Amino acid sequence: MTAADVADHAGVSRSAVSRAFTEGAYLDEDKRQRILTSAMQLGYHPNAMAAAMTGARSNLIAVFSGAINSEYDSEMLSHLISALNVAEKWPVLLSGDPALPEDALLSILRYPLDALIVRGGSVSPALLESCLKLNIPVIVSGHVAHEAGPDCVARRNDGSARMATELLLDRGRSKFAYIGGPEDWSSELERLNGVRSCLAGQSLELVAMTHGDYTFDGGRNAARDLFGSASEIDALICANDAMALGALSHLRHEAKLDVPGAVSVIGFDDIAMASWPEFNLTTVRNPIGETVDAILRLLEERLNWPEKPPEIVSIEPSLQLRGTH
Amino acid sequence: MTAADVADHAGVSRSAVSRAFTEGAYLDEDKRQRILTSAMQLGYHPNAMAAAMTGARSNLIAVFSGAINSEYDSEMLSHLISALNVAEKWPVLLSGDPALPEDALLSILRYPLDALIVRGGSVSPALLESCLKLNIPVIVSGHVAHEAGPDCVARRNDGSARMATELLLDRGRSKFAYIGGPEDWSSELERLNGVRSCLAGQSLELVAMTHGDYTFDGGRNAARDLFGSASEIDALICANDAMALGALSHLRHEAKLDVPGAVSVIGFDDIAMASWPEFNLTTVRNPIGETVDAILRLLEERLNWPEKPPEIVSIEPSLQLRGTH
DNA sequence: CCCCCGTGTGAACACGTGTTCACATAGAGG
DNA sequence: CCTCTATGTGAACACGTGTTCACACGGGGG
Repeated sequence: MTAADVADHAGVSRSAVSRAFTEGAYLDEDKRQRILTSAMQLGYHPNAMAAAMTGARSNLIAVFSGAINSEYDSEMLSHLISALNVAEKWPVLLSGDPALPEDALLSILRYPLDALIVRGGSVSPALLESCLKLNIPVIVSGHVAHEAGPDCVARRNDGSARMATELLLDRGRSKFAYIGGPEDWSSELERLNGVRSCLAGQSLELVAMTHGDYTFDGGRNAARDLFGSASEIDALICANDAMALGALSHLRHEAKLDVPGAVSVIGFDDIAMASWPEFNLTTVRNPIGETVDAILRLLEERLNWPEKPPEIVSIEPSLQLRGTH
Repeated sequence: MTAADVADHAGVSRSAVSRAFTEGAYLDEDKRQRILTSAMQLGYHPNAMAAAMTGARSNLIAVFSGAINSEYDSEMLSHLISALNVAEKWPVLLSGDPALPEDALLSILRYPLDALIVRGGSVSPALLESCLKLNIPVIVSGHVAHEAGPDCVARRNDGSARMATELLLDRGRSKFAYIGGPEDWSSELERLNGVRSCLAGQSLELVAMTHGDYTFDGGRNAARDLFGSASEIDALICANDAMALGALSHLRHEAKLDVPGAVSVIGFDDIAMASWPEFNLTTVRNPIGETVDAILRLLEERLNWPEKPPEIVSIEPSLQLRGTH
């Protein structure tokens, strides 16, 4: 079903059909109505890809979501998809599944993408370089890429960490332990530095730390390790809520420790489950709505003004006080 | 960066460049290598959309995911995306956000889609009809469309329900209550019928029932209603795990009822949280891996054999016995 | 020598669109 | 009447591919 078919059906030229779907084009109003009616009857939709070939935007946005195993990521992703759809942009999803060969992902560049949205710090350098070469705008979320180039949206990781640490210091805690994420992520480093510098202000140091994988089970296992060896801990900071919930589960059900009586626990993100009464987790909120709004604003601005200097948006965290601190 | 640029750079014709990327085309091996080297240097990728215009597959698959608010849906979605990516298919996501105007979604039909995967029973009839008109294959997951047409993958809802009911009957329960999902979904009807027919076999009836929205909070509120009025209930069946967890939370923390001592609770799906020690929920497993595998098999078969008669794949549920029955 | 076939190659085409270009029509102003 | 402008209109083009078509070359069999 092409514009030519509609033209035949409505008894006009193919150009007229194209103009009927183009806002602001010279076309007799009666004729336009007749064409739109014919198009409706025939179920005709202009082919977006044929249009994109002549230079129009494709409205396809690649979204590289990293591993979606974490609850926060999937909440975020779902909001991002909705927001893109509302703006009539169409997200093409690339999973961060490590089983995927690198060059499979590169083949997404065969499509006329308007932009690439990268979630998390795990951007493949090859993919990023290829995008740069092809002049595809890149927007990074959850990580500040210090190399010149992409627009970024990220919470203040060091500020968040300082907030959490200060809360527990004020509460009178002094034996701090930390469960981090994968070591090589830049966000991880920032958060750890935030905790350490804040403790250093009180002449304190971490008494124990380890790394998890951002999952519930990972947090529980990490807590087992930490509290098995160094049981004097009275404050536990976890790099995300899922691990904090896992740690909480270990402390209450396996180690039989009183939280928050004997140990304070705090996480990051404020996922839905943190507010469930079973957990009631104190956490540092990482607002999804603001983040998604910022991504869409940056996207729109970048598309309309390609030469705009790169912008870095900082998302302000806030404490969500509940029952574990 | 086009095939013509690569042709100039490598000193060959544009046809040769196209052939270099086409498996099984007549081309001198030396020449092919020279072309591929040039392409690599210039960062050239064949334009998938220009190819699709001449009749090749686009490898774009629209995925209509319904509301992604439920944990099961997001686990499922993440697996589906990975599987599609591994097969070098690119999912274009459409959110089921009710704020989205219907015709916005219709405009996805402007793209050359290979197929449409619909999750859940909430297919817009207009969208479905348009796909049919455009000859785009549709695969429905989690719901059997009884109108002739799409391939379907669905668990046996009635069988699942019977399994759950029988388990609690064997346990000696007789005062059954049920928390369902939105009333107008076909899967909901099947499950409810399964419960009722199984109870009828023992000359029993539901003593209470209500509807939730498939969320934790919805389940908790529903349980408040049910147990506020009819406290003789000793068996609670919830249409999905999220609601079962919410109900469990109410029973243990608010109503102070002993589960499973005084009341048995069972859910459907077996989401990750069901196995967390805080809940340890007995549930009917709805295997995600098998479902995704079936979707991909149906997709591949449908693409290679468009005239194949529609197929309906039933996913066999299984009991996951834990600590709430 | 002639014919045939397998291999290689470039020119040309089709795909479906949005836009530009040249041209037509008509009404207004001198 | 002539000129100029505003409004419509269809033909033609460009976009970047994969494939078909016609043709060229060379070697083996009769």
